[in-house]
Amino acid sequence: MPNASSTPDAAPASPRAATLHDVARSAGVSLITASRALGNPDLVSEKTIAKVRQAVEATGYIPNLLAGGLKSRRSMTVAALVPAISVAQFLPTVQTLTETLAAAGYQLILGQSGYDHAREEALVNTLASRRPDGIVFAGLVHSPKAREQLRRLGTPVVEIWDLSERPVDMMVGFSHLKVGAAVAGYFLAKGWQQVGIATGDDQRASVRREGFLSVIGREVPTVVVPAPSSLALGRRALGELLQKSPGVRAIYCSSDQLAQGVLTEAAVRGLRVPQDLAVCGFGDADFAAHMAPSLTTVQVDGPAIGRQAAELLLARCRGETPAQPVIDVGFCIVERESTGGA
Amino acid sequence: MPNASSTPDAAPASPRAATLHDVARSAGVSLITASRALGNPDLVSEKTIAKVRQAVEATGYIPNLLAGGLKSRRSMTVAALVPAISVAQFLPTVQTLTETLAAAGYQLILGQSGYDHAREEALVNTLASRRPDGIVFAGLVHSPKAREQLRRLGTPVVEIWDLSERPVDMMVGFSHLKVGAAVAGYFLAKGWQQVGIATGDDQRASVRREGFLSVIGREVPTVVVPAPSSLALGRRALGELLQKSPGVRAIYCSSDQLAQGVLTEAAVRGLRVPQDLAVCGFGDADFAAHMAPSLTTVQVDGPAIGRQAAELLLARCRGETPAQPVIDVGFCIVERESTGGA
DNA sequence: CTGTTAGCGCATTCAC
DNA sequence: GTGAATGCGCTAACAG
Repeated sequence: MPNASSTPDAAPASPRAATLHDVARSAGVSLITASRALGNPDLVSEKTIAKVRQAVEATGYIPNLLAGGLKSRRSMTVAALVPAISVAQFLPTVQTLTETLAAAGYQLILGQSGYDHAREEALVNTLASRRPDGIVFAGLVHSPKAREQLRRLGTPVVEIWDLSERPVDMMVGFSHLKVGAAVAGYFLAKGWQQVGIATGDDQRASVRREGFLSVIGREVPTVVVPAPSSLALGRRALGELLQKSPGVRAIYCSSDQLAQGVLTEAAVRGLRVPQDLAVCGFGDADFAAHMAPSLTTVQVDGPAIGRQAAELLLARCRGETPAQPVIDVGFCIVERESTGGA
Repeated sequence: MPNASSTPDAAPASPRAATLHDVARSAGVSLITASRALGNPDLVSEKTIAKVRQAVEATGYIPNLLAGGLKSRRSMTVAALVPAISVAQFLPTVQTLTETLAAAGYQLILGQSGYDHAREEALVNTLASRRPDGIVFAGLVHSPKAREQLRRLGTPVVEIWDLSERPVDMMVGFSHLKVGAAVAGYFLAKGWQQVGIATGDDQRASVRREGFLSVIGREVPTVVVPAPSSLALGRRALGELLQKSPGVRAIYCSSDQLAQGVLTEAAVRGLRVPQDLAVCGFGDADFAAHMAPSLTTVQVDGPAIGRQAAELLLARCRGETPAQPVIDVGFCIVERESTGGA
């Protein structure tokens, strides 16, 4: 053991972090020249830049973006609000969002909104106090007061993973109503009349259910489970659905996690998929294509949503006005073994 | 359609956001009194507070934490670095971390480190430029230069999900070496000699493998798959493992996702679990307990890691010196059906 | 190409 | 209890 665990090796510890002032002095130039050498190199001679670079090394200078942002009014941050970080659904989107923004020098501030509309207002305030250059909202902003606040801020806002007639500002998503309708149409085309639904109790899942019902044309046996949905809840849901409707032939699940649970429970009960029971999920999670049987599901391009949301924001930050402030990324049904596909 | 999609309803749009100055004027008090009424109400009379509160409402004032932090040297942010947001492993930890910090008024800034040690340095710089009040690092900081930089910053740092003899500052984690050893011991106790490993190619998984080997006392057939691991990779891994070692009796997987794939592939091949093949995962993901057969796995208390990391940081921010800067949260093997458990 | 001057919005000294 | 001055670290205007 080369070192006691509580005593880190030599740590000179900064009495005070170096400022741009220190760099300028060390380089023998003025403060603003140092600033430009780092931020606007085009305006400074090669030689000066080299001197400043050296001074940065020597002093161990790390810029203070808080101070810079105060004057320039650009914090170089974007705030993102998701219902909960552990909702797997949004992960690829958040990942791509983070990467695309990072490539442009922007950092993500993460907030959890819960599924509680009442908290939206407080959250908007909390985030706004960081003066982000953009705000990404997973889902629609429902609270009228929050919507009003967001507009007053003048900060670019992108609502994602949904569409509506009244965006706060910009939008990248798809129609959940159409998703439900499409799945119902797909079931009917297969000739399955005895259909059922296993759904999480969140807003968007409910809209998908509505779309489903609108095509079926009547109520259908439904089991609602609390968010976040999971394999365990899917197993329970199938059990309850079979009680309500023993002859159910095809089930639409509001997430692939639920669908995975339904398939698991079906296997345990000796139901053959798709001969006895067909199942369709939502989200095309990474496991969907590789389960046995593989899972038919609604595929949404999560990374594309993240990338396009980032690009809309970045365009706005550059002062541009995007031609298309509302983008429908669409969706498609990927047919696999759980509904008799390849 | 009550409103064209590109024309949001009435938006007065702020010419400039209200500042504390505006609030003070509107309330008929001085700037500093307004500041205190909001931040240190104890120092101000009830009546004044009421006036200021009203002025805040009237002006729509939202504090600018960037400006406040510049002077007070507290940004009220914590930076968190994870290899990738989509690594399910860290999600419960990040979630709890976010919540615990939010409850104390701190916001999380999220960064992705990738699995690339070379990038650590650049990342530390990027983060440090936001002047966070604390930094959470998923995994150990390996690059010596990054370690040195972190120390110089003087910012509290917590390395999580691992333990070592030489923390940069504080630590909350467990021994991956011991995890591997424990699983190997468990397999041997069951009498399984023909063992194999399916592992992701990340640092911590490799250490667990080392621990496993140290107890087994010899090399064992191993399949390494690229991170991030998934069900699909688990299926492939079992195929390859069966080629290398047709008689393999028990497999240790570096994640539950991989294990799920191994179980799927085993079912497809008609292998009975646990009679023909036993499987142990790592992480106790939410699905592990509910699969059929249920998955034996190594359970780690992810939320506890997040909570304790947050508390260490918050204590430091209050100026306290935690008695225990290195916390071992331990782990345990949860025996389920995939190894013959209940 | 470089420098001087003035703040960004707030909180920390001090005074009263 | 309240207030006036001062500056956190940096950058946007203008000048030279």
